[in-house]
Formats: sequence, C-alpha cells, structure tokens
Amino acid sequence: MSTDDAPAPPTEADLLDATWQQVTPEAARRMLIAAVQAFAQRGYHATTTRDIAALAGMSPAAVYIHYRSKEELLFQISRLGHELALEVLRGVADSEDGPAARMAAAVRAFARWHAEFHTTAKVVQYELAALSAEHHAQIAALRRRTEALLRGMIADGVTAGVFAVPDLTGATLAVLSLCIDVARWYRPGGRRDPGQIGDLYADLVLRMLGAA
Amino acid sequence: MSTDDAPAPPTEADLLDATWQQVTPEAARRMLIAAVQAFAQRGYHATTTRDIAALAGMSPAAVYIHYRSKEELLFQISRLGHELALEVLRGVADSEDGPAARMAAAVRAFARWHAEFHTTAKVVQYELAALSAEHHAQIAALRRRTEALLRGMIADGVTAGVFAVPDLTGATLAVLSLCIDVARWYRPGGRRDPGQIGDLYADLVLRMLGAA
DNA sequence: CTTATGCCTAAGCGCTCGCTTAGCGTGCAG
DNA sequence: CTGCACGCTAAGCGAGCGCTTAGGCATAAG
Repeated sequence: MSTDDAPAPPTEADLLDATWQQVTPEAARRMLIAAVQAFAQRGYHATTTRDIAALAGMSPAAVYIHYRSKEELLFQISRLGHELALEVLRGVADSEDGPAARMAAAVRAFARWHAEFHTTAKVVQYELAALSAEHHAQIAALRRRTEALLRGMIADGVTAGVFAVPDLTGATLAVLSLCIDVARWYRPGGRRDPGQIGDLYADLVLRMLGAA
Repeated sequence: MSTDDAPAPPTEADLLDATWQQVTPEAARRMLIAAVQAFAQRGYHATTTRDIAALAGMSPAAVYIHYRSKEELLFQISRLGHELALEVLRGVADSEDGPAARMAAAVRAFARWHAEFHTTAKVVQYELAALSAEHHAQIAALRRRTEALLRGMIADGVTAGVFAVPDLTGATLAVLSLCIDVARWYRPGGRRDPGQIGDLYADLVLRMLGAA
C-alpha cells in the first residue's frame, strides 16, 4: 500500500469522536457517544440504559455516575448537537460574499452536516419530543436562532434584489425543512456523498429562491 | 347563528374518522384511530397498549381481540396510510394537464395531505423503524412506488423540455423530502392552513425544477 | 502505614410493560 | 327454552425497565 493514496473516508467512530471531543471526562464521552448511536438506531424510547452501557463497555450503573438520568443524556446530546449545527451556519453567515453566494454556502454546509453527521443529526432533529418540558424549551430557543439566521440570509438577498421570494417565512421554512430531512433519508455508502448532497441542495435552493 | 356561515373546519376526529372509514368492525376502527393518535403524539415505543385501549374506551385486553400485537396495529396503520398517500398522488398522475401543471397539482395535493392528515402522516412517515423486518419490506415496496410515480412526473417534464433538472433522482428525492417533512413541522391553527401550504410548495417546487 | 476520595461494578428494588387466561353477558340458531 | 359463538373485561404472569444501594479497588495525601 502506498502512502499517497487518497485518504480513506472517516469511519463512523472517527466522526463521532470528532463531534463530541469537548465532552469530558473520557468515560462520560464514551457513554454519550454510545447513547447517540443507540438513540439514532432504535430511537430514545426503544433504547434501554443497559443498551447504552453495553455499547460503552461499562456496567448499567455507570450511566448514573456521569448523568442524572437517561433523559439528561438525551438533553446533553440535543443541546450540544444543536449548538454544533448552529455553528455550521454561523461560520458561513459572517462571510463577505454576496447574498446568493453566502446562501448557497449556508445550504451546502447545513445539508452536508446533516448527511455527514447523520447519526448525531437524527437524534438532534427527531427525538425532541422525549425531552422534559424545561429542556425542550431550552432547545426550542436554539432552534429559533437557527431559523432566524437562515431567514436573515434570505431577507438580505431579497433586499439586495437578488432573490425573488413572495413569502419570506414560507421560504425559510422550506429551506430549513429540506436540509433537516437529509438526516432522515441519508444512508452512508449511498449514491451521493455528503459533499455532493450539499452541492445539489445549494443549487436547488438558489433556484427555489428565484436567484438572479 | 345563521345556517349560511362558512362551514366550520373539520375537527381532528372528523378527519381521522374519514381517513379510516374502511376499517371494520367499528370497534377495530376505534382502536386503530386511538393508536394513530397515541403513536403520533408520543411515538410508537412510548405508547403502551393500555394508553391505546383507554383512548378507545375499552379494556387493555380488547386490543388483542382485533390485532395480534401492538406491532400489527402499527403495520395496519402504516400499510393503509401509505396506500392513502399513494392514492393522493395517483389521483393527479392520471390528469391530462401538461407536465408542469400536473407536477404542481401533485405537489399541492401531496404536501397538503401531509398537513391536513398530519396525525396519520406522522405515524406513516416517522415510525417505520418500529416495524418487523417482514412488514418493513412490504412498506418499503409501497414507498418505492410513490417515489417512482413522482420521478415519472418529473421525467415527463424533462422530456417535454418544460423542466431543467440536471439530476433527476436528486430532484425527486428533494421534492419527496420536502413534502414528507411537512408532517414533522405542521401544527394545526398555525399561520398557514393545509391548502396554503400546498400552494406555497407547488410554487417552490416548480421553481426548483426550473419550470419554463 | 492509614485514611479519604473518585470511578466503577454486582445486585437488586419497585414498577410497568406486552400479552394471556378464565369467564361473563348478549344475541341468535335450533 | 337450551346451547353455543362472539366480543368483551378482570385479573394477573413473566420479563425487562429506570434507577439505587452497598461495596470494591485504585490513587494520593497525611
């Protein structure tokens, strides 16, 4: 094997390690990553704390050393996951490109994130209903910021006369919906890799917004 | 109260009764409708057979008079629900309009269905993972027919030179995804009623497809 | 050495789950 | 009237759930 082959695509484990690097100590991170995998595959309610502990290679009681409850584990995943997704959009929002290029970059990055980190994204986007009322309210606030960021980018394009959008709120809803739903249908090893999905969606959205 | 007021919008119960009219006997239908409501609100795994029976006004054991198991109840909901959704698309596919008008009508009807019958649609679209392998395979076949129907309508438009779509499969995926996701975010009493969502989405999709 | 602290496991508590069993009441055939 | 089939309920079984408790084994300070 030569050393100058194209780099192998990162494994699922690599991606999860990178995603959750900030969680410490290491045992708490291992437990959280195990929970993300189990929640994504089976859903929150179908996952037992014994499943999570076994995936993390520890005893069932070890869950409660680092987390108060199974719901608290979901909340930490959801909170940090939403912040990561928000960061992806913010990284693009500050660019000095024109509104159309910036919007294309935002959709490309956001859709791509939902494919590449689909395991995390599935939990973040589809397990909200299992959160307690207090935790759900905190997450809802983060989601409103995401929506506002995207709406602002579309509004800028309209103001600049680059986009032709009869219904700003409706268009924002549709763009957000399109990107989020990637986490539902994406399968690794499918015909499109995450980068290609980002490119495809950036193009489709620009047309949807009537970009000049 | 005059008798020529605008007709009141149908209640949730009206919609569910209309949706599941074909299920007999009446007690089996009541049980199934109760299951749809519970599965949509809490999710399949968070719903107990006691929840379902209580909603239907019967004892926990009554579930098993008409259905072999809780999973069989989900399967019947999923199978009939997918057939209803498919019927919505088929009702439009046979029209003799041009490709663009037909596609607009399809998206309008399909998106609208996912809003109006959002309770049913949520179970149909988001609880597939809880089905047994055999049942899941049957449902997957129905989903492939839905996708093929939509792809055919887009392909017709491309052939006729009315749509400009660089990636047929990708565009089909995006359109389907957009409509399905309506069931996730739609809330009755929101700023858009189901008809308006259908109109909005028909317009957005035509632009996405580069309709002449 | 002793003692204290932090991370972990073995064991298990109380509860609720999906589902079964035994039997009741009603309506209809003979 | 009798007898049986059907749709239902009351009661409960075995299993598995989320989470707790008691204690073991390191490390490190005194």
